[in-house]
Amino acid sequence: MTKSNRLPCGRSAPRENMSRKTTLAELRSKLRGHVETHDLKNSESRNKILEVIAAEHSHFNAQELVKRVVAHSPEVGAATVYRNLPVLLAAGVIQESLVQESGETLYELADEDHHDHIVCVDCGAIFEFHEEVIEKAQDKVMSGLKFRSVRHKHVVYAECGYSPKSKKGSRS
Amino acid sequence: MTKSNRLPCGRSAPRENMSRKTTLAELRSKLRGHVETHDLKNSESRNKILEVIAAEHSHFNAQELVKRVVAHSPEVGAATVYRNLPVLLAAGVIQESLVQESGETLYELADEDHHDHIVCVDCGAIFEFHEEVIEKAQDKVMSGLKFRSVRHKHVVYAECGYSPKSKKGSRS
DNA sequence: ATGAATGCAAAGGTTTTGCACCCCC
DNA sequence: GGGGGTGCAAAACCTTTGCATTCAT
Repeated sequence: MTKSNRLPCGRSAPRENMSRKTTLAELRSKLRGHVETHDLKNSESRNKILEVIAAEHSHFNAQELVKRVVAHSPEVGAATVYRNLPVLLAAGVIQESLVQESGETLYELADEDHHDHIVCVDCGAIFEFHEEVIEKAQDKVMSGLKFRSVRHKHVVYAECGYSPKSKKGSRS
Repeated sequence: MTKSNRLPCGRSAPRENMSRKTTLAELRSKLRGHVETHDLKNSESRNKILEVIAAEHSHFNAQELVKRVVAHSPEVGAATVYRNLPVLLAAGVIQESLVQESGETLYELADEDHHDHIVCVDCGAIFEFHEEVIEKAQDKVMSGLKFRSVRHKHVVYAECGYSPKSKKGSRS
């Protein structure tokens, strides 16, 4: 669960994370802007949550965030975290990363540059990729069908092939 | 919710559903084969569920299926439906279609030909598409990163632009 | 007969909500 | 001081499970 260059499967990241991770200062600024323009208030708990998120360099789900927030600031309740997720999304502090096949939503620090994801079926590690050819082809398909593409989620489930463990006939 | 050529937004399908929908007879056959080879039994309830699924020409989630099954055969319990979902998946009767951003899993009749999905952000209708250029580019990216692609989910959220209703600033 | 399958209801796990209180602007 | 924000606990929701019973082979 901790983040280094070495992934759970023993493999290092396929390439440097493509997206530069936003700094705490930038996140604070984003949140402040949103708060100011939406008649919200600058609350202690929300800032605590922001700090925890800023320290997060990976993809996380709501429960994990709750756990980390509580570990960081025990006085903050789970409900507060849940109530703030939509705010932080709207503020552009975080964004939905992907929805797992199990149905759980993963979030990540909001980034400017779009990327898609690879989920390792061996070890669960999540990688990022971006391929302009795909993006272009997709837009072409959409406009051909008279749709206006708003956003997309492209997730590839793949064997990283590095994991000696959990090799349970993953040929689905 | 009923299926015609006309979609909720008032627009007709962008093209015929690309994948031929399996017939009830074929589904029965698939199920029978699975049952026989797995020491399962040919149960009444499971067949009822199969009938409901066969009548389904769209994407559905577990709860909807439960509702339809109960409407069709009130004596069948929700637990039975849930317990049979994995069986029907394993039998190749249904397959996971996509996971909504809300986290709910949608299923569809299993098909041979792969396709991806477009979700209309205006009306929620789900369309299918397939673009070989994308598939090829994706495989190339994966092999370049030393992954072996197992499966993927590519969902494009797009404005169909036909819906006069629910036009709530969908410029995310 | 024997184990799969079921219905019902209870339990589980996660997210949401009601409510009284607190705190920011 | 007024409304946003919060903590706590209850409620909601969907899915899973326990158990006694029924059913298929």
